[in-house]
Amino acid sequence: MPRSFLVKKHFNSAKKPNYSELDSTTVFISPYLYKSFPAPAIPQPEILSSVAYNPITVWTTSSLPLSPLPSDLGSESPGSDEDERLHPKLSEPHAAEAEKFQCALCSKSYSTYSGLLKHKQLHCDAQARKSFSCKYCEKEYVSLGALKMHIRTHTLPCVCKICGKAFSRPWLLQGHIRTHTGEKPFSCPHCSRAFADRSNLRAHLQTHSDVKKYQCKNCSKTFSRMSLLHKHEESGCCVAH
DNA sequence: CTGGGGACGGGGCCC
DNA sequence: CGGGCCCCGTCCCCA
Repeated sequence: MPRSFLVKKHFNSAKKPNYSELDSTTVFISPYLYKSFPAPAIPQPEILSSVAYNPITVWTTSSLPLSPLPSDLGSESPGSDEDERLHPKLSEPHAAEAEKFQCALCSKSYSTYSGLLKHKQLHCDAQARKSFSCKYCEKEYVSLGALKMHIRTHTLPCVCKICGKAFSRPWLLQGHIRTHTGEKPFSCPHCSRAFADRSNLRAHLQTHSDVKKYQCKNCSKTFSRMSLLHKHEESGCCVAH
């Protein structure tokens, strides 16, 4: 059962990967993994079914086409499709005769300017920006590569030969296989603990820090994880909700 | 209840 | 363009 990983609370456009941060840690991925669990198999047809795979998502079909992509960040247009649907512009000039307003892209004609505007925003303009749509869901992408990567989240081509669990990408399968082998290639430089997952090591490293990464805006208390900060805030803190 | 570990996901970047 | 890797983040579970 997929978790609500598609629920995106916010997007930090300023985030920059810091690949050097964990360089000092012991990182060793055993070739055993590759020898023992070679090429991923193709999942069963039922796994490919868009009905069987029905991820929980809060993306609405109306918001998807114009959801900001990295290249769009910061230049969000004032009126989204959703906005247009909910609050259609009413102050545009009206055409006396029918079919007066024609789309320059597809030549479709509309009797009103707002009709043409809605058509452009819902179809032609959107298509001009994003031509690659997922056949399993409503998502659209500006590049074929991005779409192909997304489709893997539906087809889940990487299957664990031990338990049959399927993953979208090989490295996810690799991490999963560690749960079977017990391999923990990510060691904490401060204690004897080791982890199978780099993210978990990162979270663990926070526990060694006096000042942790996530700070409450109200009481300045710091937490090792965002989820702990959220719990703290939800449980009251000094915030009056 | 809180803190931490385990497992896992997507998007982005680099090669 | 695709694969591999990384970061950020979430959810679940347990001590």
